Amino acid sequence: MAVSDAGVSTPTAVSKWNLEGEAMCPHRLVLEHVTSRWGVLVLIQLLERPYRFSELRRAIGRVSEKMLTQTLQTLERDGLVHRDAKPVIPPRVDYSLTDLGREAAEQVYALASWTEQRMGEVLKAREVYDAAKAQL
Amino acid sequence: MAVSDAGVSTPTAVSKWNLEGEAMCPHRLVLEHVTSRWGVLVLIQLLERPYRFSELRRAIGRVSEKMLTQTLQTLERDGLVHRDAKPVIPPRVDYSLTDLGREAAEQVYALASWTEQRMGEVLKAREVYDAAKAQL
DNA sequence: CAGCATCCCCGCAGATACTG
DNA sequence: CAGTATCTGCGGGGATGCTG
Repeated sequence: MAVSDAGVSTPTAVSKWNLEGEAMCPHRLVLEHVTSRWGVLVLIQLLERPYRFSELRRAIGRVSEKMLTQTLQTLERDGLVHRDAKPVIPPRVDYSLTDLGREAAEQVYALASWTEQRMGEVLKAREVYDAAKAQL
Repeated sequence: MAVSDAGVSTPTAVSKWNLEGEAMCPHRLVLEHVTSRWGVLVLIQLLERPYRFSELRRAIGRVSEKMLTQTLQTLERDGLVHRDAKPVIPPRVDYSLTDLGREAAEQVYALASWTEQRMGEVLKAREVYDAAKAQL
């Protein structure tokens, strides 16, 4: 199986991930938003259905509202998450994935599923690694 | 397109990403190793071919040797990267992907390619977002 | 060449308090 | 309820110097 199976022609198709000097290239930043600690969880959760703010907070678990807000704003700005604030009292804000966001979320979800499926092999590898280190 | 296309049955198939309280669940950690700043770059680079240490360092660009060493050790311990140290002088160490690592790398590469392909839409979304904010 | 050890900084994340 | 604003710490990560 070659790289081409991953979606694009060759490895070099991901051009200049490694910008010398200067600032990091923009793609890297988007990737980091998407794969960030809370970004991953938000995207996966929203894949199921739209969520309200504090509903999302409870669903994800241990996330401060500051970080959730920050994550949602970043993803919204990147056009991955849609924010729907209804002008009612008390306030009600629904978050959902955009089409773009759904594409990202599905990829992230695939990766997350992979880690879960292969966890056994990872744990085995760690035992081997740690055992080898220990007997030195 | 539904979630099932992503590889597993339902979104809830990714069980307990959000462990309440206690420590983070192990899958999360593996995912963070793989999607970490330098982990992403290392995996993508090794997808092309095996690399020597400082060759990899040059290829990736702006990475300190500390972080490269740390990243490689983490990925090696997780069984994603194979380290081949030849007992010669001067030392020569080759790094390559294991079968497990190649699976991960292809997923990461797909995600990286996606961000690059969709960068235009992300930039457009940002303009809209920033413009809307500015005129408040 | 391929690391390891140490020092040090500043930036992200958590905690807290307040608002529309 | 859904945020904003402000303070603070602590640890990730860079820089430097040293070894086999």
